[in-house]
Amino acid sequence: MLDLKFIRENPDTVKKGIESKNEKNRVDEIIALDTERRSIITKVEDLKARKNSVSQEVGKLKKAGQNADAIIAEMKQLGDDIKLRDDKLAEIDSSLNDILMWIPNLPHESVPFGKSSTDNVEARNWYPSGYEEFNFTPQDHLALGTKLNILDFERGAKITGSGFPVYKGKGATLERALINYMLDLHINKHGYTEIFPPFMVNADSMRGTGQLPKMADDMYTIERDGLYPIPTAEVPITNLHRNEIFEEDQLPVNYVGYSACFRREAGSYGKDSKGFLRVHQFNKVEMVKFVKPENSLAELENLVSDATEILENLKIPYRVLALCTGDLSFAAAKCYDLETWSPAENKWLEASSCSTFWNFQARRANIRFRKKEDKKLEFVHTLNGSGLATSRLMVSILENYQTSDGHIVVPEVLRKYTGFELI
RNA sequence: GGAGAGGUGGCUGAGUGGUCGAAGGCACUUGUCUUGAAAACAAGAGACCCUUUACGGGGUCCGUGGGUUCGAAUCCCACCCUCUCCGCCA
Repeated sequence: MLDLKFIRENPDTVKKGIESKNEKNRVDEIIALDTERRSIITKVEDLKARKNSVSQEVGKLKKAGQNADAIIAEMKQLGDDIKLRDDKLAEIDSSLNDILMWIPNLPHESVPFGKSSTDNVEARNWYPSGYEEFNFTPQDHLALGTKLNILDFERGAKITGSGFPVYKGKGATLERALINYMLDLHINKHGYTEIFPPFMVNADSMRGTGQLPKMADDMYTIERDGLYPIPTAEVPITNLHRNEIFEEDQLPVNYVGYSACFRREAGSYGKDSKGFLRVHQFNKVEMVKFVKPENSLAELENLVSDATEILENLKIPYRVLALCTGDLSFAAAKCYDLETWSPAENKWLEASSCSTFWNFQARRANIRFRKKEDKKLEFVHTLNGSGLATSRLMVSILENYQTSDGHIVVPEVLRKYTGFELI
């Protein structure tokens, strides 16, 4: 959520920022409502001040045994007047809030301007030393997984629906190994605290991180209980501190957590939908940071480096993309995507997204910290990054580690978790 | 699912219609005292919003949302959450 005062004082900056994200700017509408709102507030608070002081007089008069009927009658009318104006105010507040909840975060000034994903900027890429292309035609992950009997998309579709993969045998073990390896690295080497969150959250949490209201169609819902299966562990973990206040020296707080992720992927059938490329349930290890504003950008770089270390240890080629304004998500101020190489698809696949949300989520979720120097409260900055999503990573592992006879060599760092070296 | 108890400021805890943003205690900040610290004493200290160049002024907030009243932390209604017991259960 953007600061209403900031919008009021910098309407042009806000308009420009919103439009660079290809979103409709409703700034003029906001300002009109805000102006009306403030004029009502001024008036109604005047009336309330009068009501408060006169009501106290009534108390005194009654105590003194005097008659207050005339004033009481007048106050009754004043009360009705206040109620009318308060109702109007509540109406305006609610429409104003509705609009504000739909206003995206502004891109940071360092974000490259662009219309769509084709305008993203490749910051760097990485290949393991001695990397060579296959001297045979590589099979894709779906063919490999099916033949080796480690993935079963068909039965997943039977028991649940399409896009709900089943991992089997060594495939299941490999998946588990990957998750454990990533968690252990972030916990033991990078100093994150592990969180194992609930996989369902309430609507307040979804609003706090910005999934609601805009992404409602992309989420599963459990209407009867008012709950939502999480699309990412970002939601429960960031909301852990909703409506809370940190002391300055507690920051930064770094969490890492595994969760299954549930996404409806509405309207995306047909494109990239083969195998793991687009699924409704997948596994992800997510890093979440709560930091002081001045450290936001540096911490974003840390997030990227913590995530890419996994890929380098797995020896998988990757590239880092700086997302352009037009490709930035609703809540993000700045974002890097990490893409891993798929030799069979012959393209890069998004395996991680590392973002700073500036104070956008912190405002929505009301997460603040008390500054040491002047004891004032200020919103924290929140960041998160996948470290990483296993589905896309699994594609890259299977395809990059395949042998000419259709087997999979287990990446070295995972072997102590799998207990086997070959699938 | 059934029965009961309860939700008050950073914590604890009083308050059952009027001057209560809310006693007392703990913790906190500042000052006095002290070589320093502790203790003691004194003072101060909440969040959000509106308004003001500023000093300041005003409003809202006692789980949430409604209602009654001139006036609600206090009365009424609905909901949410926590705890205890019973039932069921991975």
